[in-house]
This record gives sequence, C-alpha cells and structure tokens, in this order.
Amino acid sequence: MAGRKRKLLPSAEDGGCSSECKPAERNMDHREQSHYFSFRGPQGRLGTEFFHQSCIHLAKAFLGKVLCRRCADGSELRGRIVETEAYLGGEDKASHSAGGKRTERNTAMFMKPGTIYVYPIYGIYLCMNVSSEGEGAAVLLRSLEPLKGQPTMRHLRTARRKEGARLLKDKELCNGPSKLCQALNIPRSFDRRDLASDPEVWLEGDPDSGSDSTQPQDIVCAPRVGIQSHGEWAEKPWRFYLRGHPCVSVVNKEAERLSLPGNVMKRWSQSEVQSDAGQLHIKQT
DNA sequence: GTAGGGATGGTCT
DNA sequence: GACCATCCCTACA
Repeated sequence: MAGRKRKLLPSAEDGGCSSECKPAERNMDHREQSHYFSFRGPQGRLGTEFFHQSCIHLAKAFLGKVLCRRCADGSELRGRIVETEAYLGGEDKASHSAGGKRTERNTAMFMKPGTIYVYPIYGIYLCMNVSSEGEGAAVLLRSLEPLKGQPTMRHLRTARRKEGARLLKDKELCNGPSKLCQALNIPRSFDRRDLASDPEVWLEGDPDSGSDSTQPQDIVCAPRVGIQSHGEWAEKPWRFYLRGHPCVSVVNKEAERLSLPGNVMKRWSQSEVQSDAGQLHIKQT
C-alpha cells in the first residue's frame, strides 16, 4: 500500500516536549489564554477519590474538568474536557475489555480507577482513556477546549501535517481523541500511569466552577462514535458532550433534540462563534 | 461547510 | 489476514 509521507512526531516516545516548546512560545501572552472562557487558574489536583465512580458517572464528571500536562521544560499545557465516552467492559461489546477479556494492551483498564490507558489506533494514532470503577471499565477522552499553551499545541499538531497546510484554529487543536494526545504530547509510555499522582499529567477542577459550573442540562448524551460494527452496543447513549461547544468532535443533532435542554442559562452557540485570524471568540448567552 | 475516500500499522483471531 | 474507539486532504455545494 503506497502511503503518504508524513513527518514523525519528534518527541512522541519520550513523553517530554522540551524540544517542541520554543522559548518565545513559552512566554505567556494573550494568545495562550482561552478565547472561549475566562481562565481563572488551578482549582487543585483531583485525587484518587474522584475517580472512584461508575464509568458513566465518571464520564459525565470529567466534563468541564481540566487536563494538565507538564512538559520536560516545566511549561504547562491545559485543556478543558468537553467530550467523553464510557466503555463499561464486561457485556459492553464495543469495549476493548468486552467479556472480561484482558490482554497486554488493555491491562490498564483493569487497574485502579484513575489509571491512564493509552493505546494505538489505526497504526499511527493514540487514544487516551482513564479507568473507572467496574471491571475493565474506562472513559475515553475525546475532545478538549485548549486553555493554555495553544502555540505549543499547534506546533505539536502541525508536526504530522503536510507542509504548507493551513493554520489550525484553536478549536481544531484538540477536537478528537487522537488530536488531544498529539496536542498535549501524550505518548504511549503514559499507559498505566496514575492520573491522581503522576507528576507529568493530572486533572484539575473546573476553573470556572462557582458561578457557572457545568449543569446537567448542558450535557448531551449520544451514541458513541466509530463503533457501528458492534450492533446494539453502538446505540447506547454513552457519549457525553457539552451542548453547543465548538470543540466537540462530532455533533449529533438528533441526540440534542432528544436530550431537551430545559432552562439552560448558559449555552454555547455556534452562531456566536466568531473567527479572527485563526483564533476564536465566543459569547456566552 | 460537509461528504467521501485513502492512509496507516498495531492488535487480535 | 482482517479489523480498527481516527485523521487529513480534496472536491463540491
């Protein structure tokens, strides 16, 4: 099979990104602040107790939380989780651990809640899951809203793209499970690490919590993506995302109609997203 | 903007 | 040898 030539990601194996973080890019400037929301700073690392939830509860609880990545040079990359999928293991035939099947690859799914499961997909991409309560259960992280370190994320994502390709917009940096692994430089070697205690990757509370934390009615429940071959299990509404958020990878309008929003005080509307030289601005209603 | 098609190689049977 | 929890590019509306 004649393949297209692509540049390899230089530091994908070592877990560090010092070679990717140019000094000028490490300086915080206005471009590194989220244009979607105000970023109020860390709310503290989420510990082991947070991950002790059932898979579906944890998948919903992840929404709004901030995934943080400390690079080898000390700089930080941050993104708010806006889309997840629950894979329950056991009866869930779409799960890598269906039927309790345990292999070298999926061992992390059977480890303690909060364990990172990184696996390769389609040969060239990686996906990141976090184990939950339940035998073989894990939550797939599908999309993030970039909050900090967008220039570095863009550099990491561009490394695999064709030379001369157009500049990626902020909302395109992490809007997919493999894209977020690229943008945050999550390597395969992070597999089986503990998200509650690892020094290089961790989870923090929603920086916007307090006045406008994620409300249940903001969450859309939809069938999971890319598992059509698994029959009835493909229909289970175990994908969760923030309604109207521009960083969601796949919008399901039918599912949005079915999950009525009710009295949503804060929503994100595509029509109010304005593009400005690759950056996005969004007004909240 | 969206749909369609091709790429890619690890994992599992 | 087939499958695959994806991504990117191109063409077209």
